Amino acid sequence: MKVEPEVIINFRKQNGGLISNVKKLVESYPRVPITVDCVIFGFDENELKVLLIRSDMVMYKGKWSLLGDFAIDNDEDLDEAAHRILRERTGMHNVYLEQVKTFGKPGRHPGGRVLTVAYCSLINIQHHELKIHAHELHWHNVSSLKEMAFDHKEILDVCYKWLQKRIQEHPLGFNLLPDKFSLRELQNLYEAILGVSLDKRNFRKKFASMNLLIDTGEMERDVSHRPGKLYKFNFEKYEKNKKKWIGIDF
Amino acid sequence: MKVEPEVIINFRKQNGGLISNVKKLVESYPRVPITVDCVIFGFDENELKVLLIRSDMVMYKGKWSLLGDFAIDNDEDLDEAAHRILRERTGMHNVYLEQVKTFGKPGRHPGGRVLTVAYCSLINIQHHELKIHAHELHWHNVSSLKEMAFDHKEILDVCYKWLQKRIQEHPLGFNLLPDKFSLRELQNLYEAILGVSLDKRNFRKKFASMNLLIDTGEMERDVSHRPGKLYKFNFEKYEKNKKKWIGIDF
DNA sequence: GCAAAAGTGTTGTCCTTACACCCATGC
DNA sequence: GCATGGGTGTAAGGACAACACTTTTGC
Repeated sequence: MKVEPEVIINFRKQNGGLISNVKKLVESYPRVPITVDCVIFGFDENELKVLLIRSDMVMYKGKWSLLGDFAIDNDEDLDEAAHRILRERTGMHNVYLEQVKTFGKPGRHPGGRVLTVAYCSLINIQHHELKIHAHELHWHNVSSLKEMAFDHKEILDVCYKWLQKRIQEHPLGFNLLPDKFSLRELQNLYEAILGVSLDKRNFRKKFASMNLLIDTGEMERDVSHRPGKLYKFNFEKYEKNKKKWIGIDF
Repeated sequence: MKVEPEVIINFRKQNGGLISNVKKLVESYPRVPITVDCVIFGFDENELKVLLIRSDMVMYKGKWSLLGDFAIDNDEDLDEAAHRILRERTGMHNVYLEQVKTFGKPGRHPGGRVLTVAYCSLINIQHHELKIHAHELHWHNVSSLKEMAFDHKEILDVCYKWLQKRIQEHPLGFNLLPDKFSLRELQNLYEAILGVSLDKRNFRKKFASMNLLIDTGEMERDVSHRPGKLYKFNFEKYEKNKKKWIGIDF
């Protein structure tokens, strides 16, 4: 059985067992450094990509690393910290972002105990030319990644599984595509993320029945075959019916 | 654009831009107190329950609070911390436990910034007579909870939604039931958690087709009506086929 | 014998799957 | 004209939803 620290027992004495000086109590707590790591997925050339840098730690020299930073500001929400990292690294605002999991194994950081909250972000590569090339920032193929710095491979694996599941429950894939896209591109995206091949007619039927695609009236250009129609995603309609959303099964 | 703290810039100078003294680097990080809160669900009298105590903070006097504690030990994994809290509060080992979400809004704790990792646990009330009654530890009806201490109501709501979703993807409900249970009890559980009423025949058909129930050959006793068969859950078979598991739809 | 819950099948509807050919464009 | 991917419909099978009566036990 755990024994309460003396400092807490003392607090209790003040108020019939109740704690009144809550600031002092919190000050007595042990503290841990917190980082937020962003797993930023993109889609290009029919491949799922993730945004990485070279680790700037000597012990992980040459290894790839997720984009992370310390949740420094005392008044910064975790979600805000994740958004800040995205802004600093990609210049993008208003991107899709979701908390996935917190990693806290004692030995996961060689410098001592560090807690890391992993966030997943889905962004459209075309919207953002990488302007900052420090630390070899680049889009890396997800499937060909082996070793990474820290436990970042584990974090990436968890986030990738999360994405596979999430994309079947909600049509998040649109966040990875350009504003206007063909049905072939959409299908390539699903096939790449889920690692399966899908029937073209059934795929089209499914998305047609969802009524979430708006025909732009435009066609693909500069393709060496019959051009396909370009669609937009009906974000408005999706947001309205979000609650009722059940899933996308393939 | 964020400017790197001077201390980190200095680290870089040592090694051609790379950081070598990683311990010193981590020591330079700002730190935050971490707690783990357990949302411990149980099922009794056809109601979903959650294990709560009275808050021991003066400012939340009379309010209910989740079971939580600080992740104190430097060498303690988050999962271990959650298990420890469960042991200390309920005496149970080997219970179902899963990390759900981390809460980090700056104003969520009146004593200053505290990060809380929420865990969900599903336990069988019958297996555990509450022996510790300090702080009015008791099973509280989930549906009738209004106000709670801190942001614990929000945490509970998130965990409840998580449970509703999770129980439709995996047959976790068995963790809430006694070893031997009737089909009626199982259906009551699903109806209580999902807040719907289900067709008896279709429900039985579904579970029959899953082949996860073992007929114990025993019957209910002391019921004032025709007794039902008692079943056990086939944990072994479930674990074996876990990967293939898709879901339970109602 | 009556109250209370156990137990049991069938049918229609809908969704999912499997599958093959013609069309429009660039070269 | 040929290579490339765009675009389309149908039929069979499986899952889900709706629905009512008989059985067993305690009292």
